[in-house]
Amino acid sequence: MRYGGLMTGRTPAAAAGADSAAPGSRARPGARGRIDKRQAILTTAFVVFAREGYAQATLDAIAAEARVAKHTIYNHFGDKQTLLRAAIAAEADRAMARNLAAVDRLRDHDGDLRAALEDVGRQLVECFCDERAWALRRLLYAEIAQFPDLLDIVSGRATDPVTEALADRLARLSLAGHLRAGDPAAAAEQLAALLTGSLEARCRYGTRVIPAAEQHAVARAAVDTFLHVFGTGSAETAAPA
Amino acid sequence: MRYGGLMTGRTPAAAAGADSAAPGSRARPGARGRIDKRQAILTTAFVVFAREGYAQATLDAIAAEARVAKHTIYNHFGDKQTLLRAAIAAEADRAMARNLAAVDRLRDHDGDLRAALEDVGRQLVECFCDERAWALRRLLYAEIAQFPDLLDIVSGRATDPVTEALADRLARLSLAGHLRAGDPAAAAEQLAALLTGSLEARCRYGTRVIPAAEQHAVARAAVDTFLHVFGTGSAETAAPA
DNA sequence: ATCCGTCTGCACTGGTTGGTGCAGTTAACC
DNA sequence: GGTTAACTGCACCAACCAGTGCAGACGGAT
Repeated sequence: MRYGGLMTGRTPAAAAGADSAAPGSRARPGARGRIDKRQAILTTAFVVFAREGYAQATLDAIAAEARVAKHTIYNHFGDKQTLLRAAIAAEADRAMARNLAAVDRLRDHDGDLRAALEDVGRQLVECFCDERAWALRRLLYAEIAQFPDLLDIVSGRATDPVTEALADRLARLSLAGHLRAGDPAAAAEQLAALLTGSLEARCRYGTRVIPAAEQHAVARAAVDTFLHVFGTGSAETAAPA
Repeated sequence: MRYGGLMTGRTPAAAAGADSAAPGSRARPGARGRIDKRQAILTTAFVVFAREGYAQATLDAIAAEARVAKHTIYNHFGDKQTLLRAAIAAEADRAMARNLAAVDRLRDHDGDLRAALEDVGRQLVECFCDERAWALRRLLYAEIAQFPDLLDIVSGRATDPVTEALADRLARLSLAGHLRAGDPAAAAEQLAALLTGSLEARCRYGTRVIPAAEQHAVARAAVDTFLHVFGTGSAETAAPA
């Protein structure tokens, strides 16, 4: 039922709308306009929805910004609500994939656990602070009351897949003796909470951009605290702050 | 510049609109209708804005639900935007006061530090999970892009006053030897992050209500981790989970 | 050459809504 | 009793917008 399945690996094409070329003058000549248009509509719709809000955003504006006739939008999605759901699903897929890829870097753990955790922490922090991620979160918070089914579209499961994947990796590390034994789900939740909680407080609803140095400091502090509690005392537990 | 200053300690009166009484039949006979109406408009406006979203919410609906003529709203606030700002400011004052009161319970700390921290943690969790608090957060996330000045209305300062107050209390505890010495601001941030981060993940954008037992578990886990890192090892550090 | 699906530009409508104007009512206050 | 200020009910306007209809253009497939 997910819409993201239709996202083939095409280039987003008319994202920023720089070229004023007529339709059909793409670099890829063999491509029919269909997928291109659909992608352009989806990305543009997400941008406009996030910028103006669902109710304020007009289909005329989306059509103009995507360099597409309003009718084309109705041909593809038929409905403003359907367009919103599809745009959010596509963006959520992007964000989810990036987060899972970050967590997956714990798989090739070659010795220095603290360094590996800090690396993953920095990656996750970067995902969290991404402008598009904030736009997605704002949009979800805004419209979740109107469209409760957005929850299923964006994650589906009851538990956050990212935290779950993190718990998987922590479980392997525990089994290998690199972390204290215990509930890996609880450990993953606390590590994630340390990261996202601090960032949420510092980002001020996404209006403030956090410099890279501060992002790294947050990740390091989170990993410090995490290893204090869940680490085995083998040479990586330094004093906090 | 805050609007909350006008909030005298009146009863919200027509919040849920149960009585169908004619105007003027209040219990307090000496009161002019002015403050009553203003309060009713503010609370109702917040409820409707949170339920429908700013753009979707109509002034006719707010007027009807507050049992007030639409003209009265314009008399008081003159503008839909001004009404939104005033309603959010009033609700933010409420929430902030509750949070600060919770943190202030650390002031009369009589011996059992873990119990005191867990008490405060439970209070803060309860504040965070409150339905109105979620409504306020959703509304802020939704409209912060349209009205960036809502940030100043809701907190004003650069750092969150609640975390700052918590840092104050933790500093006193450190000075008294009950906590490890270190940056109290960092400690407060991590404790707050452990609480809010976990809750944010579990609440699913405010659509899920967390039972009291689960709330207490979150608070206990957060305090456990916190004391592992920042506590002096005097008899209160148990193994996590 | 022909067919057919996609895309385009434009005009149109039906409904909604922020905001205003006005006449009339109530109630506190002097 | 008279003044004044808040409140009410209703009608009204102008703007905005989702969604539709239509006629025509482009381009690939056969």
